[in-house]
Amino acid sequence: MELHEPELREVPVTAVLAALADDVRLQIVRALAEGGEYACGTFEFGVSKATRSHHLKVLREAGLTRTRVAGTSRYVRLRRDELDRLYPGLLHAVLAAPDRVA
Amino acid sequence: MELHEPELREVPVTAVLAALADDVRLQIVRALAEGGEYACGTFEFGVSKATRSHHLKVLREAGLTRTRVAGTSRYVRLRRDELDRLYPGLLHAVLAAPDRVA
DNA sequence: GAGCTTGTTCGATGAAAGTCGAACATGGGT
DNA sequence: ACCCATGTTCGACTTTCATCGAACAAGCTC
Repeated sequence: MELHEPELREVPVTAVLAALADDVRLQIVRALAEGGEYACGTFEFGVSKATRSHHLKVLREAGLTRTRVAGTSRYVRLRRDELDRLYPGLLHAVLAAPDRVA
Repeated sequence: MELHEPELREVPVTAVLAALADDVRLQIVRALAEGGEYACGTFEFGVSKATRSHHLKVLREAGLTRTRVAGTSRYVRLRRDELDRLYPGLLHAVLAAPDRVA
């Protein structure tokens, strides 16, 4: 299984922003920001596992997360250091943003 | 002419991010970040004026810009102070991000 | 007022994105 | 070996979005 995890420098800013511009993915990122690694199944945000898998792929290919394979599970974590280095302030600003339900 | 300019607090973060997650709009924001006010017609980024008008509307309704009407022209400016207050670091991070063409 | 300029709005169109169920792949566990 | 659990991939469907030309609105200038 090839896990495509791009260099952050090769990802257009707009792709990073687009990855964050979705409710489900933002919830995932918020959860990831809390701690270390989470199994994919951890994220139950009212979507099917197909959809969840899709969102995790988007995050991964936008350079936001890294995935470690262990058995049948995959463990996901935020690439926070790299993100902070390349986009200082961005992650903090997004995470600190108030939760708006609409 | 009613110009819909929402309170920044009422705009979901995802809407702000989505507004920034487009090449044309990001170019507009970068241009606006340079100086003060610009007439809409200033922005020639290879799109028709209908499309330009659309993007400016998206930015305005995401709370990113303010528009002043003067005759047949409209002058647009970034709501930088408000943005920095509500999302400290976000604008800087986005503007400082390297221009990636591919 | 006629004409020009500036900008918005109205369809229409084509592409991208979110969502799902079902099928598939893979690796335990018993 | 068989089953189960975890995820991914594959269509298919729907919604959203970027884009355009054309029509419209409003104001300036002569």
